[in-house]
Amino acid sequence: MAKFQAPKGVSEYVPDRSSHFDYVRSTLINSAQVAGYQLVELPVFEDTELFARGVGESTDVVRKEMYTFEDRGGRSITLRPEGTAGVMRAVIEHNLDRGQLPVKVYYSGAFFRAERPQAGRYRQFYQVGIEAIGLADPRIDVEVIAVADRAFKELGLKNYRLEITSLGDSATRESYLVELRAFIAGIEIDAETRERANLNPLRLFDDKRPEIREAMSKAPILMDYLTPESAADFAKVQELLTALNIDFVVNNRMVRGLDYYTGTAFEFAHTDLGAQSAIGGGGRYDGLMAQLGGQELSGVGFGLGIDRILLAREAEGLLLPAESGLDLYIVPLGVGDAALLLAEELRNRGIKVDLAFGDKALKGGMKSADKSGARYSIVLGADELASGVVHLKEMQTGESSSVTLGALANELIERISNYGEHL
RNA sequence: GUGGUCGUAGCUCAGCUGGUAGAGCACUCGGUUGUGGUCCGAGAUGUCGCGGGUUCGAGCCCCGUCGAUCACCCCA
Repeated sequence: MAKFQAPKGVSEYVPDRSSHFDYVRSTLINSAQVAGYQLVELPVFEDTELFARGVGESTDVVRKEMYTFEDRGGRSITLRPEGTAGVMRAVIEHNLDRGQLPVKVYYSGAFFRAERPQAGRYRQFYQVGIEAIGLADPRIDVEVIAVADRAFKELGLKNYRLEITSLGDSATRESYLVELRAFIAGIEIDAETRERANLNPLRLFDDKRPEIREAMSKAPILMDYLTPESAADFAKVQELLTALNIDFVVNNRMVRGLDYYTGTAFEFAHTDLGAQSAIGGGGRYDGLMAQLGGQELSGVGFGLGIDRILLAREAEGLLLPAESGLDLYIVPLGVGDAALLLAEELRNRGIKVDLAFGDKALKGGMKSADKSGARYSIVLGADELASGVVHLKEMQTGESSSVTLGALANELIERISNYGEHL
């Protein structure tokens, strides 16, 4: 029989890598939680129309990357390609925007895009994101950026940079796009590129081909068209980022892939990742709520790619061997039942315990204890059960001391807490 | 979706101009009475990604396919 394989392009994590994945995810989530963001756990599939309208019909995501299918009731369903649209839907549906503003939520989970896979770009991938809805204030833009930056710093990342820009309000963008389209009409580009430009002229700023870059170097810049209000907001963002010691560069030709962005937009790019360098991105989306049938509320948020952050940490040599965190390993000699009962008793007291199963010789059992990474080990055999005394051995030093079985739990708990204080 | 590279034991890889597979690490057991990490010895493990073809004979050549990877489009 042919072996089953995971579907093409999905990312999945098994030991020992899974522990690194878990660490990245929990660090990102923690950074959101300390800033007062609360969990939303949302479905991975939604009405197709939600993404078509929310993400934007002109985007590649909607045009060719969505996993769309018909469910048994004939509804068109799509696996979520990003998080913001679903959050907006939930906020509107559950009237979260009727209370105190801003609504601050975070989410974490799998997302789906039907692209040609490569390292750092998967068909099922993982993101942690936050959204702050209902406050049009550059300070909240900065808070959102700071949540991401704090997480990256906690994760030990150094080789990344924050790029920011302002996309202006929708009126500004409209008038600017007229200018840009006029400019593009006057340069020489191939038919396919022109078609892309017709869909979204901003895309040409992102093109990697030198001749296109050269042609676009003389293009009008959106930043020059900002209203005084937008310009002031953008200046405030920069001022506060500086005050927070968050390094950034202004990239006035940055393009975001989703249509809903307005005002502040940002991207975190890692320098050691090749073409898939963005480890996170986000910005302000002031028209989105209304566009999805909610009230006129502004919003700002980001999505951070767990898979790519993990690759970035790996590239920076930050993936140290995982520690098991085990406190005790039990090596049974012919008394498997008693060993399991003891292990469970200790586990119920909150001690992290593993044990050898099956008939192992003492030497093999001790090898297992060694490999388990546990701080202590005991051998449990007929002698110990008869005398009620075990030798508690500290694996690193090799020292052992006699402890009665009855006192073992308390002894371990005391040693563990002392150990913690000396760290 | 377009183009390039790659696919050999659990992992990292070797395999000369085609003659039916190897190393290191890891794993299991042992080095005589109940204590691991070093050392020594022994052992198990692969339909050489999958399917066709050429050939007396293919891991090595050809075609297809699946997957990974790199770049593009695009993006987390």
